[in-house]
Amino acid sequence: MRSDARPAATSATGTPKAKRVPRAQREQQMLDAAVQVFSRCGYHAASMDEIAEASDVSKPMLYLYLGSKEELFAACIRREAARLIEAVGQAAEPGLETGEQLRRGLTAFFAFVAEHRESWIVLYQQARAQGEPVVEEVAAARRQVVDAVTLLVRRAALDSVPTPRLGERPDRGEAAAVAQAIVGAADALAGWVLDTGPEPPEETARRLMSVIWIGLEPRLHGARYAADPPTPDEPTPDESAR
Amino acid sequence: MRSDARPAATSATGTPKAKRVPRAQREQQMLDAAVQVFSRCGYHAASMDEIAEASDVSKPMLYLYLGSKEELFAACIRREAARLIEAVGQAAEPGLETGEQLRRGLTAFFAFVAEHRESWIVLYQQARAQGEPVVEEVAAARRQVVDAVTLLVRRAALDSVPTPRLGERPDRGEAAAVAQAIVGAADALAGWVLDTGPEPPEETARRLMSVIWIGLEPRLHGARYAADPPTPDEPTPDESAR
Amino acid sequence: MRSDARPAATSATGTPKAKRVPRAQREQQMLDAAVQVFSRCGYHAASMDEIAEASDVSKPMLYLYLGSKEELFAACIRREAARLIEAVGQAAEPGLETGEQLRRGLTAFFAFVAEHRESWIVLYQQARAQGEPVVEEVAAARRQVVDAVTLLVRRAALDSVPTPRLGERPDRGEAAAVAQAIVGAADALAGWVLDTGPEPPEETARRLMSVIWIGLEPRLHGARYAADPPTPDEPTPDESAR
Amino acid sequence: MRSDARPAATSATGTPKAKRVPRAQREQQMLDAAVQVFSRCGYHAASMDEIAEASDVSKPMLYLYLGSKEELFAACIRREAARLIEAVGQAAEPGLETGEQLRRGLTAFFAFVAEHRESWIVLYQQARAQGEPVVEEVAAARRQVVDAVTLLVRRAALDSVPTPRLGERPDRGEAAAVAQAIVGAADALAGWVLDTGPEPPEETARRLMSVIWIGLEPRLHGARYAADPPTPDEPTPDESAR
DNA sequence: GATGAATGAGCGTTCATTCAT
DNA sequence: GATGAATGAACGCTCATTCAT
Repeated sequence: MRSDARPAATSATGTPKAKRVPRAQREQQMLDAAVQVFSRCGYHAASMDEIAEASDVSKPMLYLYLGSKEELFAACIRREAARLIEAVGQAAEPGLETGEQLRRGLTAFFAFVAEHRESWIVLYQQARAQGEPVVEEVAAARRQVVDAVTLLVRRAALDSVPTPRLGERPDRGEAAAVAQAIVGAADALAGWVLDTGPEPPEETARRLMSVIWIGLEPRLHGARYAADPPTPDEPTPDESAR
Repeated sequence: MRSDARPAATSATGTPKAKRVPRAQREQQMLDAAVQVFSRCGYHAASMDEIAEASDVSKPMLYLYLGSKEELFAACIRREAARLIEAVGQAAEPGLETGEQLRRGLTAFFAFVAEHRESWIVLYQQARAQGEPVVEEVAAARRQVVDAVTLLVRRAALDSVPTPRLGERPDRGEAAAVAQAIVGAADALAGWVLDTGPEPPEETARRLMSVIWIGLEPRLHGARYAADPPTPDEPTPDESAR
Repeated sequence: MRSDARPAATSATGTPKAKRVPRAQREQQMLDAAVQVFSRCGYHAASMDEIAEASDVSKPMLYLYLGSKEELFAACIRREAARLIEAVGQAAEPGLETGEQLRRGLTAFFAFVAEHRESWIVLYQQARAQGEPVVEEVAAARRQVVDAVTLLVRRAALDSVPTPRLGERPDRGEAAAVAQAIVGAADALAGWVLDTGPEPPEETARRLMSVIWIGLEPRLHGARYAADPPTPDEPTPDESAR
Repeated sequence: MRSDARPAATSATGTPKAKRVPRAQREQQMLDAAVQVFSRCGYHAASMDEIAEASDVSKPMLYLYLGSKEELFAACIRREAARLIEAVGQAAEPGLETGEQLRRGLTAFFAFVAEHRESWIVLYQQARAQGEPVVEEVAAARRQVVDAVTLLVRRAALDSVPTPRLGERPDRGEAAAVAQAIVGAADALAGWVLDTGPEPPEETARRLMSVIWIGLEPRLHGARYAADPPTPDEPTPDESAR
């Protein structure tokens, strides 16, 4: 149960009990362990004892370096959120065509989730059920992503998506709604893949793009979903499908 | 609400305290309070003391009727999930056209979330951060919804969406992915509306339909999102996969 | 070690494990034990576990009834200070002649200390080394005593002790100084008796009165201690001795 | 203070940090810091970390030189008690007249307290709330002072204060009681001056002498405080003893 | 049926103390 | 000689849970 087969990638010392490790490294060690435990048990059910043991350090070290359980959790959230955003941002090069940018971002996202299962679980499932200080941290990270997607959507739409009406909150426009839907769908698919077994991230990204992008483009040319066919003065969506 | 006809043998006390309430009603009272408290504090941070006080019953009653904190939480989840599914199922009458069925289901969903804010928060945010027994409960409810949507998608697609290949897990087909995306998008929009202020559920449903349904129908006639073929000067996605 | 021979004076139930005791009684039980432990170990060294065990209740009860370690300590201080002041105040009937009033007060004080050894130790030794909230409590009690003595001194002095000069702080007058000295001397004698073995409180009071009162009366007729005999215009104390 | 003559073999580092300080000096440094911290926080609340930091040495040094927290505290007590006794003893030159000797000792005492506020607080307030080993140290110092005062008192009394009866403990005689009262009164006045603002030590000493010495001298000629004889209409104290 | 009284168990946190360098 | 790194052991406090009335 203790310090299982982590292959000691960085410092290949053969010593079974790594002692006297410099601070920065120990901190990462602790964060690694904390993410593992938090993702498995959630914030409250995780005990500092367990995290300390998983980190292979004593509890006082944990407190000396990370301050408190809440700060430790926040540090996990911050690190993992930064990693996720970094990975996605890296992939979505600004020079690309809009759709391609989104597709690559999504691919990077699904790849990240597959590779960092625990990070994702902590961010998406555990961090949202906490008290204010932490939940705001993760909400901010999510907002950052949603805002980026909103920009993409708006850019893709050129001028065809109506500019927010005067006085309307900027986060309430149609583009924002679409971005929220996209991000939410991505979240759900990420969880779905985690549950049902792996598939190439490109495949998952394609699946999502097939739903949203094909649907997005017609809208950009004015298509709207109309509840009831009886309204004849609105063009049927079918017409604008390409 | 039901007047208890038992002769007031012991109720001759002048205390205005409502006593001798039938069990079923008491249970609902407790569940109501529990949902309130759980949604506000989360599972762990909520204390049985607080719930008992909010229920206006003593703690031993709570335990007598609901068994334990975990069972109480599960009961909350079960009741709220049932209510949600009931509401959505009610709205999506089987006789309707597929798209309309989905639209009405979504509308009912957004209406439910607006009206039962706490139920939704417990189901969507709190219940997912728990240990196995409870999380499975809510996962089952979600699966039920996703399956229904999957059926809709598949029906809408007629034959154009490829039937799951033989031996393929039924939850891995394209229709299932689309359903997951839809449900995830709906979740996200529900949270978005909760955060940014109310709007008519029909409007939110329309927003989502505009994204997914307009996109879905072309696919039903064979459209697929292809990353590169249209842009031959673009590198294959494989290269950028990480 | 547990629940030793406390003779169950109040409720002579023969049950060896007194259960289901009404709250008020339990609270006194806890305070009794806490005073014992605090007097033996001091505030910090005393552990709530130890106090709980000495009270013959579990720790949660301690917290439920008394709130926190600090509040518990404060409650001890308050109760014991009140008892002490009550005892002394009772003895020093206002109608008596001034000197007699003081003598009776001192007698009651020494009797109290002899009878409530622990209370006294907590008040005098332990409570003064704490952080602000508690130290102020005990300081206030002491001030109350000193003020009473100051009044006595001033009354005894009639007008012969100079009224505080204009603008002088009321607690800086000569009478206040004398009162402080008296109380300090009483404290010291109380400790001395505790250390060296009991003697009748009347005897200890007489000892102190012999020092201060005989000295006080000449002063009341103008005697002052002069450092150097060379000042011939001030009467030698000897003259005013009666 | 003693310059260490060892050749500066390793001290060739250009660091401005004061290194290679001789042991004796370092020790004083630590004691200084410790007294500061102990007087501010009390024994338990003071942490070795804080003391080490205030001493500008590392914690292992602290332990190497002073052994343990308790030993460190005891060392503080010892040093400060020695300083106090030295100061008082210096002032009370044996050649002087008895009263003058006492007056000068008291003056020195009040001067010391004013000048070494922290030392006094540690000795008088903090050290008394500890467990056995330390409390004995400070009790011994106090005993030394009391004994000196007892001698003074006895000397002043010539033969008029009855010599301890045969077999009586030497610390139980009337002279001892008087000495205790004097020291206790001095303690109280010291605290009083600390609380209410400074005044010349001579003034405080005069105040105390006015109370005790004027009263003492009549006693030396046989005066005793008698509770009732002078007032025949007053009940005997015995009756009111509780 | 209903509840005030009571607790076992465990968690977050800190501190005096000591290696290994 | 001097120190950053590390820990065993408690302590204050709380909570889900259950008697005894």
